[in-house]
Amino acid sequence: MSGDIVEIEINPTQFYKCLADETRLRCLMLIQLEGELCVCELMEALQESQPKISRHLAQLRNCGLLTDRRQGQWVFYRINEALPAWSKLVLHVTAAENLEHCAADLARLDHMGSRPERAKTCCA
Amino acid sequence: MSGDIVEIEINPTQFYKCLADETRLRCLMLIQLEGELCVCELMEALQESQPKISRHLAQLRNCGLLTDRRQGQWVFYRINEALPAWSKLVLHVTAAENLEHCAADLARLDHMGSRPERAKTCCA
DNA sequence: GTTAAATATATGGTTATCCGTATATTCTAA
DNA sequence: TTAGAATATACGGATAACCATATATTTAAC
Repeated sequence: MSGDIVEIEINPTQFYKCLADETRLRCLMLIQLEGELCVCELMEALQESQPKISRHLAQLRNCGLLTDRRQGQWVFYRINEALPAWSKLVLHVTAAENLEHCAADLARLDHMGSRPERAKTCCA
Repeated sequence: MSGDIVEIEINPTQFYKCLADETRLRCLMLIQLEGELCVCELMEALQESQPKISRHLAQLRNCGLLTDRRQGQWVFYRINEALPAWSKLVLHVTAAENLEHCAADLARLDHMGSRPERAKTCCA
């Protein structure tokens, strides 16, 4: 696999400001649970408008919580592996221990037709 | 010791809104590290005004993150033991892994003269 | 009871945050 | 090269959050 990842710096207050919004927290929890999601999947799961989802994802990327990867017309977001360990733990625990908080979002995601295909990440 | 504590409910977004302010987060981290602190100690540690500290502590208490205990003229605040396990873990990890973020506050606390005495909590 | 210390709350002003709408960008397919 | 799909950004307007100041409450000491 790849070598060790260098942790980025993140201010705790800025980190928690990112989690302190219902839309952003739902996006983060879904991405944490699913590994990777694109804008249209999050729109469907959260039933929110495209600019709203996109604006919040941009903030999470700019603050270092997410990384994005363009694949064709789609842009996939995932948790930034370079986050400090404590913040990755916070995201993991929050999602794992609050499944009921995103159950409806997950259900809509599962029932969503025509979800974009992801490129295989092997041999990367 | 006492019996099992019944966990309270807490909305993740509301919880993180409580952490998403520099003053509140510094208070929480100090209380997490020290076990219990009163308003005047937090004023000295953070170098902030009395109404500002008091207002933020009231919010943290109203949201269930802190409990208070009056002892004479002082009111001591501590982390609410009835918080769900995931949120207690978040508070613990955040404080333990960001010591440098509150080093100056801790130093002022250590050098503070005439800190109020705490009643023994044994045999409670 | 009066005073002083510690803490809490009320009020109004300022700033930050969030949103909907409109528009721009990027990519694919023809 | 044009059209359409997916995503990003710009721009006001509305709301929420934060603050300083003033005042109220509670307790202890006299």
